[in-house]
Amino acid sequence: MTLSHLKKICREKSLRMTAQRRVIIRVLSESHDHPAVEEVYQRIKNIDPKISLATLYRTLRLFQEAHILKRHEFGDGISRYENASVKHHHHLIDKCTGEIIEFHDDQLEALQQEIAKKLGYELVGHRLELYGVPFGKDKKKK
Amino acid sequence: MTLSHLKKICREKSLRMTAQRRVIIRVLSESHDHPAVEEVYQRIKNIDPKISLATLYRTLRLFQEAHILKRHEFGDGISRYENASVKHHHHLIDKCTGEIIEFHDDQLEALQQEIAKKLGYELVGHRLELYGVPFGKDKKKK
DNA sequence: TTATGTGCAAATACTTTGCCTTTAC
DNA sequence: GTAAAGGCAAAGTATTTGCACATAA
Repeated sequence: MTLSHLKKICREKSLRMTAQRRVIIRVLSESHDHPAVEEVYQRIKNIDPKISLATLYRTLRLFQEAHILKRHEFGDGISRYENASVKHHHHLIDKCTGEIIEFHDDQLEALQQEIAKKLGYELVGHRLELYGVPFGKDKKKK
Repeated sequence: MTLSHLKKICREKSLRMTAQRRVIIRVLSESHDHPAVEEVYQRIKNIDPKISLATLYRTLRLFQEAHILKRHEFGDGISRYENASVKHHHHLIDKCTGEIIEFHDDQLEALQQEIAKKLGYELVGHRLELYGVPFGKDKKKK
């Protein structure tokens, strides 16, 4: 998820390299967290306050369709975005702080494949989220 | 998820047993699929056409808070509801037909516990969805 | 030049809320 | 009788869209 990704997408789909798209890709590439639309919007406005929310939505959708951006929805119902070029992983959400921890586990991936196969399906996607509390803290949710 | 669940909740939280709540719990208990709000609404209206959508939403929320109903969001962005009293399981969504297959796997559950523990967390919840296509069919999503 | 992209405001889809009326207990 | 629950319509959210203007190629 860099400027060159954008150039590639524009070439492939004959889209235009606009100032707005450049700003948005820059903000996303510098975001190593999982920002919600509103957060991305704020970061964008710091660079160019004239970009509209509609353009942001259109661009986020564009990037999702180009598979350079992933959308998540963790429990709270709001969409969060993440650079899709990072290695495949899942998320553990800390119910105390809201912190999002990324993890990957080969055994888990293999097991999922196996389960799907057993059910007669070929896996084309999957989503896993764990919700936890740090050891020793109250185990009540929220 | 039966009438007696409702009675129990009402006793515990000093809520009232209304005709609307009885109809809603009846519909939900007879629904062994994963209906969206709109679908539940239609089923309810077949029994009592005067129940309002607002009441349905309020009641669904009530039941979720009482942990007798679970809300899911599978990829398509719409909320679907499921009786929470059935045995713990996950879902495999058939991308060709939209069909939802339920499954459970002890090894998977154990592995998730283990992963959380390794990260320093006690697991308080988790969500897993697999998206697949039947063997031999086109593997393109949607 | 001209089709594509943008900004704005309005529209949409889903869900919640305010307020007045009805009802369970 | 009284507080909780319901119905209705209005208000919220989050996101998309129509349209006139701006702009990249």
